[in-house]
Amino acid sequence: MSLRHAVLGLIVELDGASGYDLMKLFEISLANVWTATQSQVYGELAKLTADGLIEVAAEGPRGRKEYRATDAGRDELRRWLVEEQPRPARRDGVLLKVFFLGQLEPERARAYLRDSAATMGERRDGLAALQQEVTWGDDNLSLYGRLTLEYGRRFFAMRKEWAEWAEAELARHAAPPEDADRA
Amino acid sequence: MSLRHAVLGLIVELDGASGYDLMKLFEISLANVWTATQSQVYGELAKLTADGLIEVAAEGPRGRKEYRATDAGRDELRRWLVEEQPRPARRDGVLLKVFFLGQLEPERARAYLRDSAATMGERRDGLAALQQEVTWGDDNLSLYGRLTLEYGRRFFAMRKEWAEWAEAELARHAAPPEDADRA
DNA sequence: CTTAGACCTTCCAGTTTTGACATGTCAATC
DNA sequence: GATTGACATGTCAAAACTGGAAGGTCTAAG
Repeated sequence: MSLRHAVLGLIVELDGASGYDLMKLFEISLANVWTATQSQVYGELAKLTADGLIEVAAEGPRGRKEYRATDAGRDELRRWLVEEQPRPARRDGVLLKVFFLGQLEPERARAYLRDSAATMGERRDGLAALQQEVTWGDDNLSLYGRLTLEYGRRFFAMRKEWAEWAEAELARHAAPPEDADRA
Repeated sequence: MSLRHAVLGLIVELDGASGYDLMKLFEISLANVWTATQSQVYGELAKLTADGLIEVAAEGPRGRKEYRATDAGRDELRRWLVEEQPRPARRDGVLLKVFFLGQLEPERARAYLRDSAATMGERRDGLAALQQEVTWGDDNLSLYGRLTLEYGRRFFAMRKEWAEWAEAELARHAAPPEDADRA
């Protein structure tokens, strides 16, 4: 149950936020780490409230509800951080395709990897640019947000390099018999 | 719907396999790419059969059913490879924790990253050892399986290095005022 | 002969995720 | 005064995923 802790964690760090606020955070700062839809966020807020981990601290203009973490909520976040060990999710649609690329003509397969390398390069550059632009504060969210952003940059860089390597590997196999016994 | 294409893809490549065979493949060769439980695999086989993408080609000893792809199935796999563009799944429990590590004492946070780095190092070494051990054939599954295995190795290596870097960053912030103006 | 272990499938109950649809308020602009 | 757009919440059905339980068959070793 990670969505629950993502929501809870944001509320604890922000010390008060509405579902709408959280949605924006999911879209922006948590985008590379955990995604969530509206229905998930609002649903989870209701559950967290029912379980006494958060509470409605104030109500604002448009039916806005500002949630704040209870002591039980802060304890639970801490417990999750310390005790629970996440199993790394091993699911990757891009890689799944690579696995079956042998079903295409070699030239198409290599084109796919070249495309992939280009896309990853762009993403890496995008994050690198972001790193330059953003002025970081001294708060926790800034510090740890910076760490995850750097992770994203490294991830895309790794991926780009791998795609280039893989493309070269395919090239080697596609036309190998050229210099096998050329003295 | 990627599970569907993972199952379909394996059946196409193997040119005939039972649910049991597929399960083993998911556990071994597809482990770093896509995971699936028994109920998912058998369920998907039923659906694929109903949709005419695969068919029971033979029945074996223990109620074993050997599935084979139909022409429609092969077309669908190809269509998926060429047309559909996967959206990279952005969900990572380990990173999610890092995002909230500011809730712990700095020393605990650093310990978490050190642990993480160690775990990633072990995994990387595990895959590296596997690369040495395995004797690769000349078939497609071998070639492309080799590519994804190398991806896994690079992924864990990147992750280890990042965790070490992040730990150092935290250390810098934990005790920064030591040599600011030490001539 | 018997028994352990690999082989093999089916079903299910509960949870999570997805992707809408529905509803309404407030602030600023035209 | 009307319209647009950001703000804000809520509900739902369908799909996907989890984690088993249950039941049965063949083979080889002891």
